[in-house]
Amino acid sequence: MPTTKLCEIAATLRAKRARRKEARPGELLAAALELFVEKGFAATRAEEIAKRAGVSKGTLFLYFSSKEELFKAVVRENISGRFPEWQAQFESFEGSTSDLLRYAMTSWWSLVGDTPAAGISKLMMSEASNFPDLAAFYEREVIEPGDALIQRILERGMQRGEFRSIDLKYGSYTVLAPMLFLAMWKRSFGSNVSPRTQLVPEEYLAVQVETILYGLRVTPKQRSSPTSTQESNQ
Amino acid sequence: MPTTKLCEIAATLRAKRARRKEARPGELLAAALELFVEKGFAATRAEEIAKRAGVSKGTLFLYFSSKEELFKAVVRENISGRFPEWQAQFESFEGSTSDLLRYAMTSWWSLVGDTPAAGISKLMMSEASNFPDLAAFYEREVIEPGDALIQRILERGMQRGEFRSIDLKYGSYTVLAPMLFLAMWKRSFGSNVSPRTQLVPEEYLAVQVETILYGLRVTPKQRSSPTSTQESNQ
Amino acid sequence: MPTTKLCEIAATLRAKRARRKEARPGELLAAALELFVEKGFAATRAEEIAKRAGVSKGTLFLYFSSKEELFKAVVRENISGRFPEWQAQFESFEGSTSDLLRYAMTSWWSLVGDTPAAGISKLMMSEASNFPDLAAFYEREVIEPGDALIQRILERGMQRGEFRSIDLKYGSYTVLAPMLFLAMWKRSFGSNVSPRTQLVPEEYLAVQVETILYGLRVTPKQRSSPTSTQESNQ
Amino acid sequence: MPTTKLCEIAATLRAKRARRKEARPGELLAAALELFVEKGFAATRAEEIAKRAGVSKGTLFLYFSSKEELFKAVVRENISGRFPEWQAQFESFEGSTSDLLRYAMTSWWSLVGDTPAAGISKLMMSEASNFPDLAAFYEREVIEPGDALIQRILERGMQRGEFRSIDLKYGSYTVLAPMLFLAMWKRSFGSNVSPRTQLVPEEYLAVQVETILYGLRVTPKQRSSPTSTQESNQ
DNA sequence: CATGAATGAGCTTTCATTCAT
DNA sequence: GATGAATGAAAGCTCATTCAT
Repeated sequence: MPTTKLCEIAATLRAKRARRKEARPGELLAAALELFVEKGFAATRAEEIAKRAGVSKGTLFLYFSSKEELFKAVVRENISGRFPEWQAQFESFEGSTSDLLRYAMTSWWSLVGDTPAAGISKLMMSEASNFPDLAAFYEREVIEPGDALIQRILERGMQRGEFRSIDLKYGSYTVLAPMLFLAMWKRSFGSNVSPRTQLVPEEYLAVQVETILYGLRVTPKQRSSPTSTQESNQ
Repeated sequence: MPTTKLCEIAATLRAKRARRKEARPGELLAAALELFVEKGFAATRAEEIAKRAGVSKGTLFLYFSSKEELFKAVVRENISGRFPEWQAQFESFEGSTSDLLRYAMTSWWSLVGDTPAAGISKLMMSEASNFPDLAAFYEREVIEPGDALIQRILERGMQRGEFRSIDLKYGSYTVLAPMLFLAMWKRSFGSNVSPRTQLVPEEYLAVQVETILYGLRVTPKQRSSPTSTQESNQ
Repeated sequence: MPTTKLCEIAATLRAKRARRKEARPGELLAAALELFVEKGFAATRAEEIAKRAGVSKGTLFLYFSSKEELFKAVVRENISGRFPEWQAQFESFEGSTSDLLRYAMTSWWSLVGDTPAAGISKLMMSEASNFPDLAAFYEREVIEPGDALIQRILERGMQRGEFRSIDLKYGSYTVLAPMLFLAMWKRSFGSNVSPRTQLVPEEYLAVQVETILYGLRVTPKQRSSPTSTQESNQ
Repeated sequence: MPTTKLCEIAATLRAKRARRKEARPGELLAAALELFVEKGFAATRAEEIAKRAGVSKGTLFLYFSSKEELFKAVVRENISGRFPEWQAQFESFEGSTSDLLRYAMTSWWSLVGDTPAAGISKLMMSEASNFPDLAAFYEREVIEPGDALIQRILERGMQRGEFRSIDLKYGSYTVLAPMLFLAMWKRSFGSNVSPRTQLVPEEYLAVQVETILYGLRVTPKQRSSPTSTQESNQ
């Protein structure tokens, strides 16, 4: 029947169109992520993002009302959105907390640090002071949840008697600093620097993890400090 | 006669001007340093630099052919080596290496981290990819000497039996990462972030130092790892 | 089967669509009238007109080749002649010409001034210079008949000895100006102005009517002017 | 003496430059006035104003921080700024109030109505609803002072027993409406309309003035209304 | 016929850079 | 040398118009 046929064709076409429409935001987000990471927020022109996504300038603003909104969407897509998943993964972890932390830090590199997503962190460090709105958004959507995630792990270790008791707020940075530093380093000096100064992420992280775990470890007789002046000849 | 008067004033100004002539580039560099560090390269307007240096926009371009050249000059000018001086200081240190490291890290904030000099590091992290030649310069003049300095301290600890044996190259980042991270953090999110997320540098560093020292400490029976899976319930 | 269902729905829609087909231009014109009057030609977006008419942007351009053409159609459509009807009404008026004029002016607000029809006048005043052909059309269809209508009333008053003798052509504007001014005012400053400057149409018109009638009244010894300089000490 | 000469040359140059700098805002305001009146606020491009003033786009924004500010400056220059002068002139008028009003209305045409300044009023009528900020500014700077000016004249007439007692607020529009109507008319249909419908400003105004004065005149036995139904054939 | 995704010219505004003075 | 008025190339964003579906 012709009617049926027309309906089918129309449906197919509509599907194809719909598929394209649904794909646009993703393509734009991907292009934006690349370019923001590559050149920074301010230095990335909207038209360039559009071109890389294979659409025109106007189309970009059809899907994202402004460059700032596009940036926020990039952050949500690549970072904020993943926290629940990570948290669930960590929540259901069965092994020792040392293993959990080791897993968290080493898997972070391949899952996040080595992807453009981590470039966002570098970008924010550079541009936060020029875009207070974005900074506030990033704090709310990334910094605080990320911090909480690490604090949860440290707490677990302390509750299970695996880690010594430390300040949670600043302790979390013991874990975060080496990771974020690596992410920034690779994106700034990573490729323009002599081999001597190159960091091999896996090796770098392995050393940091072990030192951190050493530093968090519970000791037989816990002292306030390992080697203070007074007890220098322990 | 007004003309005479104008001429006299002009002469006075010319004298003053001449006196200042050689000071100009320095004043411009100082102003540029402050502003680049504060707002980033792209967001700093040339006119603002000129105004802060007390000259006109045109004068800036008289001394530096472009904003980029000014930026390069700022970096070159400000990452000079205080390293020899520091190295001497550390070389002659008499106490335990723990104390030396503790001293190095806590004094670093007030002597370097909190000064515009550390702003350069943030600047370089942000802009390195846009200025590859500067990155190389920075590597040679800052990264490598700084690295060496920390490695010297770690080596001292290991030689004196205070620190456990660790990989020197990556171990140095155990010390550097928290410091550089702090320097960047304060300059990006430091002031635009809710009190919850604020970092108090002294407290932050205290926690990092102790954890690092804990992590470096020699233990009675040194094991490859503090809490590996196999021996999780030590 | 879903396909059948879709087809049925589509068929229903098609029927509805067909029924509406000839209504489309009218709905678009009505929506356009409202919006053009409300916001002016340039500030009215084509999509908004389409949305208010319940169709898509594309459909608008199916019926009108451009926004300009739509505007012209709106004007042409809406300045149709209610003049014959009015003229008949005024022709058969039985009372004094003062009453006729009072009736004409006070009823005008509710019957014309406060309706979209008067919005067209505002529109034309604003856009006439950009649409000369429309201006000519408007002159022929509105200005001249309207003028004639008022002149007829004034003539009646003069013929019946109720009004003093005045120039008909310019005298008609004594009546028209306050009305058209009100129509424009309400549509431009009417709603965006402080209460102090607001005009209450009925009160405004009442004052204008009485002053006009006072000004048209026949006086015992008609003088060329009430208080001219030459005869100031009459 | 060469120094003197140099000084003189420098002074001349500086003067020339200064003269140019001081002339710029005036040239821009004149160009803006013309174009705003000609094409409306929204339809006038900033670059076009600059070009007509003989400068580049950038220069416009050197003197006026935005298009809106430029518009406000145009209004201040051409309307608001003149009220004090007008008021003083009217305040010191010595003759009868009829003569004052006659003078005010007839001189208004040549001094304001026939100049581009009056185009501003037409412009505001068209664009007020789209630019609420400008509308508020215009109300404050033009409508209210203008209204006050007319009310002052009416009050003078009433106080001196020349005019009958009328509502001041709405009465002022008896005077304003014919003037503003003329200003708008000339600028919309004025030049695109058949000679039949053309208004000769002087004749138009003469008729309006006399009718208004007639309507305001104190009568021997003041009645509420000149020709009410009851007394239709007086 | 109808849709709405896509386009790109056009607008205001910014700012590094130039150059007459 | 020094100035700052002037420039014009971008950049973000809008919207009338087109056209594949």
